[in-house]
This record gives sequence, structure tokens and C-alpha cells, in this order.
Amino acid sequence: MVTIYDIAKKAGCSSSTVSKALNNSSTISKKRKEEIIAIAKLMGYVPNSNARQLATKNSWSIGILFSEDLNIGLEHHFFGGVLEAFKTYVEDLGYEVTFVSKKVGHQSLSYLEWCKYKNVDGVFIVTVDVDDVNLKELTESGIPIVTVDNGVLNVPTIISDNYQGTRMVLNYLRLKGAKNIAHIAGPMRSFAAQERIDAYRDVLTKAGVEIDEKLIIEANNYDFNSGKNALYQLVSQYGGVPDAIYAASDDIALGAIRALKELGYKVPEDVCVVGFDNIELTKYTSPALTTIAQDKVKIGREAAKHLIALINHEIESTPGIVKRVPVELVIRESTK
Amino acid sequence: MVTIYDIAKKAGCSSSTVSKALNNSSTISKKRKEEIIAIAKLMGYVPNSNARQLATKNSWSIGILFSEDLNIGLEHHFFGGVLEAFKTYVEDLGYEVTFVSKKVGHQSLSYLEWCKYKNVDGVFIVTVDVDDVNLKELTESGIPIVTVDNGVLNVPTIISDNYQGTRMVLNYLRLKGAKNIAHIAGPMRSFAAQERIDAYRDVLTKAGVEIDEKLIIEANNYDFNSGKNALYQLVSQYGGVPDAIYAASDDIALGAIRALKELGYKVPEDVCVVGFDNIELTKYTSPALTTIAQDKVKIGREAAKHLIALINHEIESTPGIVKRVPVELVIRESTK
DNA sequence: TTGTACGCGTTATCAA
DNA sequence: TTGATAACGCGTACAA
Repeated sequence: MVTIYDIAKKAGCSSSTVSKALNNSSTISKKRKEEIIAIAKLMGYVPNSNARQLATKNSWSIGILFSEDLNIGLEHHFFGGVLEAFKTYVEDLGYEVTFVSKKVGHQSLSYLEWCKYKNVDGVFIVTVDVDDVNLKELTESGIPIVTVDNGVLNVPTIISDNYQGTRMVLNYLRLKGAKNIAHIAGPMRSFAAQERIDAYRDVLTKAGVEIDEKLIIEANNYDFNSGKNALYQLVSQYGGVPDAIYAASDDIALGAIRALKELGYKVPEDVCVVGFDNIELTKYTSPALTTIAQDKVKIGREAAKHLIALINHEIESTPGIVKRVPVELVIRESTK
Repeated sequence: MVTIYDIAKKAGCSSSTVSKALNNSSTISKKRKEEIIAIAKLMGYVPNSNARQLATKNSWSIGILFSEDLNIGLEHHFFGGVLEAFKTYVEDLGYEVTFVSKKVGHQSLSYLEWCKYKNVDGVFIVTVDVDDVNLKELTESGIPIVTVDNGVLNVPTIISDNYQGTRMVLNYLRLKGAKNIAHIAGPMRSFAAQERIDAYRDVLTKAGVEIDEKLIIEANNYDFNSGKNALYQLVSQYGGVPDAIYAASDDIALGAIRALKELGYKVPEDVCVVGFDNIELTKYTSPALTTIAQDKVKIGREAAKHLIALINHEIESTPGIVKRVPVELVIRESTK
């Protein structure tokens, strides 16, 4: 490893002069500076992150909280996409991105301890078990934090505009002539699920439609099988099929469609179905799914922007939703 | 921030004694040790990563090379899943996981420079543009590296057993009575694509089947549209449809199925189609896809194991495939 | 404009 | 068993 001392020796100057040259200080002659930079390059000098951070007390690093305790992880297209956009944005600003861990060497640490250990400038909570005992300690620590929808609400949150999405779905379905529109909600522990069901009620009520509670059902989870089960329950409690179904996720919608097929119904002829997310493959299912597209890239980027602003003290941390990202209605074959 | 000096003051001893207590040295009395640990806990002491790493010259950190220059990224289920399994494994051993970046602060760095800057113990190449000029420098640097299939072959590689998978597909299809079996290969810049097409040729030849070059076609990419286009080309060059199609990825298979439908063919009645990957949603498409399941978790974990062994000098680095992970044939509705 | 000297928080050596 | 003291590599007052 070549250090600034090695360079100093070769350049015939002191280490501090080298340091100045490398950090383009203004208190150094242009000639010396270029000379030193040339030598540094020649010798293959690379600064040492630890020494630099120790001296400056400045980490330029961001922690990612991505818990795999849940059955939702990196491979989940939505969170994966959001994280990628986030990473791209902050790396371009010169930050490094490290996963928050619960261990360092042989020692176990809490999230907060790890963040202090690494002296991260901020944390992006992507997914986390909201019941994790370590979580509260972290969110209340004062370290800049942002999150995307995942139920942690005492932290600045970037989230899709669920109301807008729901309104677009319902208006579209009603325009198409659907009278009774059911809603298969996501699990209520998810904030997005709550927002969507609230919006469903609100939009219909404002449109003068009386809410039929039999048309509402909560899925156990966001996945395919939960959607399938929910559909069976819905048909049973409603005593038949509605004109249309608004599902809280694409996976739920696909599960519902599968159940409908099993029951002998056709989509969209007998029932229209709309999902939420716009995951890649819904383009290719048959019928291709009409859905609300969430803007993963924008969500990730907005989360990054917000976190950087917090880090730079340009804004104050305010718990709850700080940014709503517009969604889009993508019309395909599952509605007519 | 509380340091070992603060603890030393409170405990009435020297900082070096504190250090010993905290690192469970054997040259310290049990009583002192417990006393100091108690005080440290009371004061909320957390060690400083930078200072420790600077002193020990030991980083306990692994870099992840995950390039988003390609149109394949974190949101890709396969690589996302592999990375997650990798991360879980190494974090449990006490390593921290950081994305390799091309910038630090305002300065641009090559991959290798970044790795030196951070002093990482090893690198896991998940995805990368194989033509990246920075890549060679990194792979030849001597830093422990592993990768999974992505075309970088001068590095220890963990990969699915493509031969086994191909053989299972072909045997199965032939058993079902398929005479002419087409292969829609992946792009040849991918090593897995090459392996699969080679296996296709070899297995059939060994079974006494003469290879009909008209039954082979290379898709431009691994995605849906490439599969769709490839199918049209295949039908055109073959002058009809074969009994069965073995596609190099699920996305390709789904694209092919879509094209077949457009042409008025039924799957599996007229043509059987088999994919490769077993991505989540293929369970739910109609027809549900018969495919070869890749074991993402095992691949990620094996990559982790191998890298750790390299880091610990338990093994030597050998370029090329170091581990083949078994695959599994998952039979669903797209074959009969 | 340059160099000296010290601090960042920790580990490690060696003498006490 | 404990405690000075010197690294580790870098940045930065402050003096020259």
C-alpha cells in the first residue's frame, strides 16, 4: 500500500503538502500540485477510506435496512427496483451503500449500534419487520432516515399515490359500466393496504355509491394464494360475483383470476379485474392484467433525494408521508 | 461518541486495559474485565469501525459488484435472490456487505481502486458489463473474487448444472413422444446460453438423434420479446412448428408461447414448451410453465462459502466453474 | 506557499 | 496483570 508519506518522500516534500495537493487545496502552488498528483498516479496511490474517515469524522456512507426476516426480500421486484434506483442516485453523489447488519465480527449489534459503529450518514429502510425490537431505537435516534411504504410510519416515507390510483381504477371501471365493484384489500398491517381501502370507500361514497361491506374482503397477504382464497371468500359472502374486482396487488389479482377460472367465470367477460403494482409479467399473463403502475425508479430516487436533504440539514425530519409519487393506470385485457 | 478513553477514566484504568477487556484478551483479570464491560455497556459504548480497521488492517467487508449498466438489475428475481442468500450467509459470519462504487466523494475511481480504498477482503461479482474496461484490472488484481454465471470466466464461478437441466428436459420431452425438439438459445455472450446449447446438441446426438440446425435459434436476449421474435423466426426457418420447444429462460418461453398463440397454435396440445429458471410467476401463467428450477439460495450460499474460503486462504483461486448447483425439473401445464 | 505537529479511536508491543 | 507508547493513514491548525 502506498501512502502519502511514500509520495512525499518521492516528491521531496512533506506529507501535508501531498495531502493538500490531493484534496485540491487552494494553499498550494499549481506546479507542486500537478507534480504531486502525477507522482501519486504513477505510484498507484489510492487513499485509505478508514484513515480518511477517522480524520474527517465524515463517512459518506448510507446504510440499507433490508431485512430478510419477512418472506419478502431483495428478489421482490418492487423493493429490488426501488433499492436499485436509490443506490444509483446516491452513489452518483459519492456515497457508498452498505447493508445494515446485526453482526460485526463475532459480536452481535443492534441496528443503531451498527449505524454508530459505521458512523453512517443516514439509513434507508427498505423492508423491515415492524415488530423488531431494534427498530424503534433506530428510528428515534436522530440519524437521518427515510423509508418507503412498509408500515413504519414514524419516519419520513415516500409512497405511491394510493388515493389517485384507486380513483383512477374506480372511475375507469364505473365508466365501463361496472355497478358493483369489489375490493380485495391487502393485509391491514400494511399502510398502503389501509390507504387503498380508505380510498375505495371514499371515492365510491363521493360518487354517490353506497358501500356494500359484502364487497370488501381483506387478503391475508399480498401474494397469489391469498388472492385466490380471498376470491372464494368473496364469492361466498357476496353470494356470487361482482361486475368488477379491484385488487390491492397484482399477485392478489392473478390469484383471484385463477380462482374465478376455477369457478367457471371468464375474465373480463364475466368479471373485470384490476391489480396494483404493474409487475413485469402481468404484461404477459392471459389475460394481460389491467393494473396501476407504481413508479419504482421515481420512488427510489425521491427517497434518495429526501435522505440527502436530511443529511445536509436542508430539511427537518417529519414523520409520515413526505412525498406521494404519481401512479398510472395501465389498461390491458383483464378489463373490458 | 464514547471512546475507550472515556471508559478508562470511569473505570480508573488505562485505555489499553479497556481494549483488552473489550476484545476478550487472556491477559486480563476476570474481575477487571467484567467491570469494564459493565461500564462500557452502561455508557453505551460502540467501537469505531474506522479506527479499528485502521489499527488492525482488517476490514471484514465484502464488495458487491452489481452493475446497472445492463438492463438487468437488482430487481431481477434471479440475481436478487442470489444476492440475498449471499448476503445472509456472509453477514452471519460477521462480514459487512457494500456495493462497489465508481465514485467516492467527488472523485471517480475504478473498481479496483475502490476496492483498495475500502480494503475489502473479497468481491462478489453478481452482474457486470463484461466489456467494462475496469473489470479485467479487478479480476487480475489478486483480490479474492467469485461470481455466478454472467460471462466473466476468468474468475471462480458458481453456476447451475446446465447440462443436467438440459438432459432432464430433453429426456422428459422425448419420453412424452416429442420427435423434433427445438431450442431457443439465450444470447451467446452468456456462458449459460452456450452451455445449454452445447448440452442440447450433445444429449440429442448421444441419443442417436441427428441435429437439425433449423430447430435451433438464438434469441437476442433473455426477455419475453426476444422469445417472441425468436419463435417467429423459428417457425419461418423450420417451415412450421416442432413438437416441443426448449427455451433457455422462462421469459423466452413465455414470449414463445405468446407468439404461438398469435399464430393459432395451442400449448401444450400442438406444441410443448419448457423454460429455464422457475421464476415465481410461471406457476400462475396459463398454461403454467414446465421449467427447470435454478436454486438461487444454494447458488448464493455456495458463492459465499467459496469466497470465504478464498479469503481465509483455505483454497486457491481457480478460474472457471468451481461448483455446479443441481437443478430440478418442475412439470406443469405447458407440456403434456 | 510549505512544513511541523497533533488528533481521529483503536490495537499491539513491550516494559513495568 | 497492567499501563505507557507507538503505530495505522490521513487531514488540518498553526507556525514558519
